Amino acid sequence: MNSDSRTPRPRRGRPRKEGAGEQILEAALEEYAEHGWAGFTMDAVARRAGVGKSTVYLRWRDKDSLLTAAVSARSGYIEAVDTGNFRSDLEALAGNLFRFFLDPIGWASLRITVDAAGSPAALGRFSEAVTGQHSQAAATIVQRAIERRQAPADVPGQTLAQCLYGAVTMQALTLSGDDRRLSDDQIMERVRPVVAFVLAGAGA
Amino acid sequence: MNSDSRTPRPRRGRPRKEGAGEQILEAALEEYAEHGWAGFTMDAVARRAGVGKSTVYLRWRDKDSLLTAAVSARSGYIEAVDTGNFRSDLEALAGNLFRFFLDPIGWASLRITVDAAGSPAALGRFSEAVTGQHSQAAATIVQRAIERRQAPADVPGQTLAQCLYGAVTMQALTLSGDDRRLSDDQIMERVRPVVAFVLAGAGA
Amino acid sequence: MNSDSRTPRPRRGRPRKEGAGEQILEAALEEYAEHGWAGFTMDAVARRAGVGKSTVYLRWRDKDSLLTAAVSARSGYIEAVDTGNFRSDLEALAGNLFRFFLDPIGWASLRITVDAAGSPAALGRFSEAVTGQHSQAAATIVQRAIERRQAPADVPGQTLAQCLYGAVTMQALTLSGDDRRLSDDQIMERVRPVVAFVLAGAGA
Amino acid sequence: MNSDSRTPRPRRGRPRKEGAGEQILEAALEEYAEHGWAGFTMDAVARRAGVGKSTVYLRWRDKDSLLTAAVSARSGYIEAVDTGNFRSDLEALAGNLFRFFLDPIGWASLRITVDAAGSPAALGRFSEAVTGQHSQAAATIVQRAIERRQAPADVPGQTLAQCLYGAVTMQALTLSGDDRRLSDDQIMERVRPVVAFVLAGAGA
DNA sequence: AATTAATCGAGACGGTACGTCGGGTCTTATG
DNA sequence: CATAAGACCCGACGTACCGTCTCGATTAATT
Repeated sequence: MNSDSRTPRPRRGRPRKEGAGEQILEAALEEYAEHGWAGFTMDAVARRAGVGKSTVYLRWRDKDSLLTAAVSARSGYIEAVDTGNFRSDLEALAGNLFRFFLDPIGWASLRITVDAAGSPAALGRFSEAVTGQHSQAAATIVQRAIERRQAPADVPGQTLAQCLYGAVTMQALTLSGDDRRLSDDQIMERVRPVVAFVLAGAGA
Repeated sequence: MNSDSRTPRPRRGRPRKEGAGEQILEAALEEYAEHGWAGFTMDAVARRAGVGKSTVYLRWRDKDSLLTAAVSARSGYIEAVDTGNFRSDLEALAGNLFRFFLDPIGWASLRITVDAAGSPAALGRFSEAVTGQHSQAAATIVQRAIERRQAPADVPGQTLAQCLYGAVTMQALTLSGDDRRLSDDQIMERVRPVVAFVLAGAGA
Repeated sequence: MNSDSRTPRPRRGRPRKEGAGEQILEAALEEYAEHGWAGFTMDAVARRAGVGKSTVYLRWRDKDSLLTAAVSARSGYIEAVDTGNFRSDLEALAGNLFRFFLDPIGWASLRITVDAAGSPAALGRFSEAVTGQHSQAAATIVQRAIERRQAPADVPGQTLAQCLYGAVTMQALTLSGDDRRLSDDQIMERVRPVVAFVLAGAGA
Repeated sequence: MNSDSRTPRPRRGRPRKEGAGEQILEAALEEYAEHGWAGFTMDAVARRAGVGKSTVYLRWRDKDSLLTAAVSARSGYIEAVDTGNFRSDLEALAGNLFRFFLDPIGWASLRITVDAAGSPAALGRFSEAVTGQHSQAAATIVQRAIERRQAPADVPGQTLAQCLYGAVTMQALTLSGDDRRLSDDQIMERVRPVVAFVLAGAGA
């Protein structure tokens, strides 16, 4: 999908408009955030991006592809913080994920991931791309904890990550509408017991 | 949601066709399973159910309502088994949930739940209805474990449920296409470490 | 093409909106007159007729069909006048035809007829329908003249009609833009020598 | 209309590709003949001519101009034959015209002329260019007939031409599809009565 | 028995978005 | 410079679906 992959572009013909792809993705996200899935139209995206429809369709096969690309471009900011302490690291990670899910675009990322998993390989490896990226962050944190002797060497990192991510997801799932506006404190309040539970499970 | 709930119906006029509602729900699920969300159309549902469109719209407000109703009618078979052992109970529960998610209709249930949480109260309390039902099952199991002294009295039941459900969901999320065909053994193989981790977290 | 042909309509389903066809044809002619061929769009026709696009496409296969139908519905008012005199009859007929051709819609009729003749039977028998109708008028006039002894019995009516119609067409062909605004007097001025020539040819 | 007309071109830069204009015109006619007006696209013309779109647009303002130019380049072979006899001259002229109209490209010439007359001066003086050229041929023939005393001096040459051309056009108009394949004999059979009628009208 | 009213299948309705395609312009790299 | 390639913006095309509506035909409960 739009795999530019550093072509130095010695191509013939008029070159593709620089930055058009980004503008379109940006416009797509804004449209999605404003009108949701049902009110998300290609015409509106093109208009908002100041671009012809053909320019959009030249880059993405259809509506699904565009939305998927737009969302996955924003799914990346879950990183492995390093506070020097296992518990703090996990709390920060879980807090970031929670915040991400409360943002319409972050939540859309989950929605699309779920769609992708159910579809017949249509949306390809989107799920893996996103979840893989996330589990990487968790693995890094666990690794550091082992090195610091804050966790036993045989801690089941993957299961730990699944529980942590899953519990946060479940919590986000029960919030709808205005309930999704939470302060950072409220978020941490909800995150802490989960981290505590998971640490106990890890034997730390 | 079609809450007629045993109206004895002494109404005038032609009575509603017996069983039409069920046929429509059935058709809706089949259509959804075959064509997915994007290819799910009311016309096709009506045609497959051998029913006029008006008959459908007389029972459900719109497409979302129908799909939601269809899915939620199938979401109910996660029950609290009772094997006499905490671990076995949890494994059975998690296994059932996993199986449910690998079925297209069960997975659709999750998808709709995610949609509902993101929409502005549109799909109403669907999320809560479904997740509430599930958490009830978990709570029952935990309660029994406490009574049997297989778990400490202060075990954080809700967090435990979130981790267990979340971890299963995350696992289902990483499977797409043909990977979703798992035998019961394969399912249990994936479920066991999660239950073990969760039991450790619960101090049991 | 829209051949209603007095079906008393025992059909199933919602009946077609009465008069929608006429409204659409009307709108099509107005659009065509205002914007010409290039600016003639189906969307605009539907909007002007106060009708959904589907309603238009349910009645006519595509743009060409609609325009053809619209124009042919207006091609019919060339009738055989009866002044009691051969020359006057022909002058009236030719004058009417000339006026018809100076009107944008009348001219469109010719344009479409020409298209139809060149196309691979696509527009069907449109040419014949229109020209047949016209030649009928001429034949009637000639017949009456023979009965009145104003023309010899063996006058070649068809050739006469071809010459008369053809000459008028040729004259209309050389007029473009504002030159096409002619008064009735100017029209008759141009028509008279043709009729005189044709009468001479007929030996009258 | 591409009026370069013998520029010796001592210009700077890369010279225009020799013969590109002709190739484009050729391609345009072929495309028109194959797909008709509706299926006539600039992209296809450029592709068939093995030329970039800019090369086409460098020479012709737009689609109409190109098609007009292409057709008018082929409209020129109606000439005033000289058989020494008025009737034969007219029959030859009318026969040539008939043949011209039965050819797809010749017919296109008429179609464009009709379009041009109806449009707001868009296609300019195309009509006049073509019809003028033709009426010149007729005038020449009439002039010679007068000199040979085969026609009276006051014969209305223009009206005669209009009738002759018009009648041929009308006949061509009633033929569509396969009916347009006529042998030379069939053509002359249809032409002769018209010439006879016109000669009578001319008092010859 | 006649009336009333809710429901049924069918399918046309006004809208709106889809994804495609063509026109005419523009921007590059290559003669 | 002209050219070929081809991306650009624009907007119409014809299709499909939504949710509504209007039919004629059923089918009870109520008169």
